[in-house]
Amino acid sequence: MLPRPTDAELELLTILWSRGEATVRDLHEIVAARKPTQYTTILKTLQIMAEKGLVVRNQEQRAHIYEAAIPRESTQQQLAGDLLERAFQGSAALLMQGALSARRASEADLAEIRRMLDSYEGQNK
Amino acid sequence: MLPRPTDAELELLTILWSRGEATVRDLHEIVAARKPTQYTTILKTLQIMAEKGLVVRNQEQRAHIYEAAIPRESTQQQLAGDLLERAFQGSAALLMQGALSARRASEADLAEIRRMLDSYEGQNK
DNA sequence: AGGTTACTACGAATGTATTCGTATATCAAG
DNA sequence: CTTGATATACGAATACATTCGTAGTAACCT
Repeated sequence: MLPRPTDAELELLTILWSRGEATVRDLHEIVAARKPTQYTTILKTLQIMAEKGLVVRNQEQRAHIYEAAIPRESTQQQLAGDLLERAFQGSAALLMQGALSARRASEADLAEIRRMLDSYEGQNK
Repeated sequence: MLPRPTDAELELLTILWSRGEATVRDLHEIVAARKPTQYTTILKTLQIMAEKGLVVRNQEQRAHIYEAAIPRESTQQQLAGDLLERAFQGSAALLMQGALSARRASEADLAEIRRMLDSYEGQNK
């Protein structure tokens, strides 16, 4: 299994998941808009991520093109599952409680969660 | 705000939350039962945690007594909130989906989550 | 008292994440 | 062909987490 992505890695993966492919420059522009960051920092991080297998890169062009190597959902599963075990004794209910107390959820969010529970339950009956 | 506890720190905090106070020896016995770990590793980690304010220690006895400095719930809130933002675009529904796909939830768990949603919704109506 | 055991303190090694500077290569424009 | 802009590669500094060994000290036992 791949290692848990670090904070910096997750930030880049998030951009790649929403954008699809991107060059170092693309990513740097987005990240630098949020916080001061050197171009080569992004480059180096991507190179490390490529070594780890977190991204794949296409070197055909001079400006290499990067893409997430793993789908967003499986990383989310990994991170949620990991936190579930490490901090919530495996209880999804406690995790939910932590999330809801950290950030107010809208009515729409809550309805969405209920729908998800319904379909999850339906699946395994 | 306190820094996010690291993996090793969270492991010790979890024991402290469930046990209340504990000495280094107590903690070492519990941790060493799971994985080979030197006594001084636990000691050092606790000293660092005390510096950070994650635990408080009572030095009256020769064997210092440690206690979590922060309640379990607020740490859970911090961790869940942090992950929510970094990996789930703030969507509690997506986080729930990640958790449920990572680890099968029992009927009881699901019912518990529903109860929690009910009471959460009730509160803010 | 002397020896063994059980503490804490602390330096240091190791590993990894993160950041950035410099070197080098490629391309395009004049 | 030279210059400037734009790439990647890579070493290295910094920071932090984690682990452990060694030293010193207090308590206990005979």
